[in-house]
Amino acid sequence: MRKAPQQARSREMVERLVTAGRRVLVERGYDAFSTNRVATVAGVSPGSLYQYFPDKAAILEVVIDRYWEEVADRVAASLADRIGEFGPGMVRATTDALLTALEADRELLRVVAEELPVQRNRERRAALERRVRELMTTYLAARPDSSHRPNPAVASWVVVLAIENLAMRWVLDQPEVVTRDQLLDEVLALVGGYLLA
Amino acid sequence: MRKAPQQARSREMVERLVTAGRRVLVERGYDAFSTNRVATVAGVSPGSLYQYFPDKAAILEVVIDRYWEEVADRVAASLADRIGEFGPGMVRATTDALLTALEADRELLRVVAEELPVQRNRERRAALERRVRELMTTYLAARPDSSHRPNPAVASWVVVLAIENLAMRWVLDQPEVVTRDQLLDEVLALVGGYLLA
DNA sequence: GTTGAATGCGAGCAATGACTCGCGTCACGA
DNA sequence: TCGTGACGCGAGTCATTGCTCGCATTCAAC
Repeated sequence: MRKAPQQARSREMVERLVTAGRRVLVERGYDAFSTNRVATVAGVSPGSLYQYFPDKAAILEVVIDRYWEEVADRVAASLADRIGEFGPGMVRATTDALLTALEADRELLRVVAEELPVQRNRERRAALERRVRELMTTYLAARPDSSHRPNPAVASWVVVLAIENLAMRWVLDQPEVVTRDQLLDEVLALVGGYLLA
Repeated sequence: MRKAPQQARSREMVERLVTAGRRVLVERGYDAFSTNRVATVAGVSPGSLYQYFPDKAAILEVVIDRYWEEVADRVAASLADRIGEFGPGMVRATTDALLTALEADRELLRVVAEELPVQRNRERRAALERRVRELMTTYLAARPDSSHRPNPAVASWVVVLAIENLAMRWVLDQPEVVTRDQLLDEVLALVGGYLLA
């Protein structure tokens, strides 16, 4: 941010800009995401945009950050609800929460995950992954039979990446062969069999 | 292709252009991939480029297609070597082949997988996935105990997507916690436990 | 050697888009 | 009421880039 909006009027404008950015991204795609267009859609002049955002990437970043924060919050909320209650139920609930979060705005997910250069998401997605991974690692390490083969750190890395991709592709591709419930069952079978190996 | 190069001279030029495209992509990134720059690096004029490629996307497509074809060929070769010999050994060998293929040009993989809009890869990657998935489905369906829970079609979908992401992220992120051999072991444990559940 | 097609060149067009700047307007404290 | 700084505007600048076109050069068949 180039400078912080002070009056209510300008704060509202920044809001309108971010919302417009999201809209442009969803409705017109990443290629059409130009500062001029975002400003126009927001009903604001290009010059005003640059009073609060240093460059084009800055608005995009805010839009993306907000999206992943939304997703992360939903997953975190589900995780927080079941603190202590680890085990299969938790895996299922977390995956379910992730699915729900991704389904909430499939259009934006499509743009963010498939049209945008992944690099732009890196940071945020990595943060989400790390969060879940660390939680899982500590749980695994605290298990009674923790000396077992799947090293906790490695196991969480594997499980988180596997589930992440399955959830994302399922939401984006909507494969006919597998229903939502089925997906949850399969995920459970996959990680269940693995962690107890 | 706008028209097919007939003389050796022009065929060579097309080659130089594609190679230059790959170089620009790797060394300067996707943002710098402009027709003029590709032509310059190839030591060719922009006009000549447009004699054989209808537009910018066309060269990019050739570069990307060649890359994924390379990967697919390596995986397919490994698969062909072990036809009939299904089971854990095959999973390990295939994953190994995929890893090797992805490691062969990590720089290009980074650009192709992280800088490029995923959409551009869709087709080719989907083709590779489908190929492996179908092979696996037929194997699973032919198993003696094929009436078991993991439905063949679903199971291959799950396994292929999980392995794909693990392999790709491992090559790109090179996580310290997990070595190459370890990765192979984990993948085996993951799908082994799942398929026999 | 001549000729016509294939090839290659590169200046330049047209469009786009990120970003600026000078000017007018508005809100708020004095 | 008035002055000052925050706010907002939008025409315009500058650089880039995808792509074309008219001309020069080379190749191969006769």
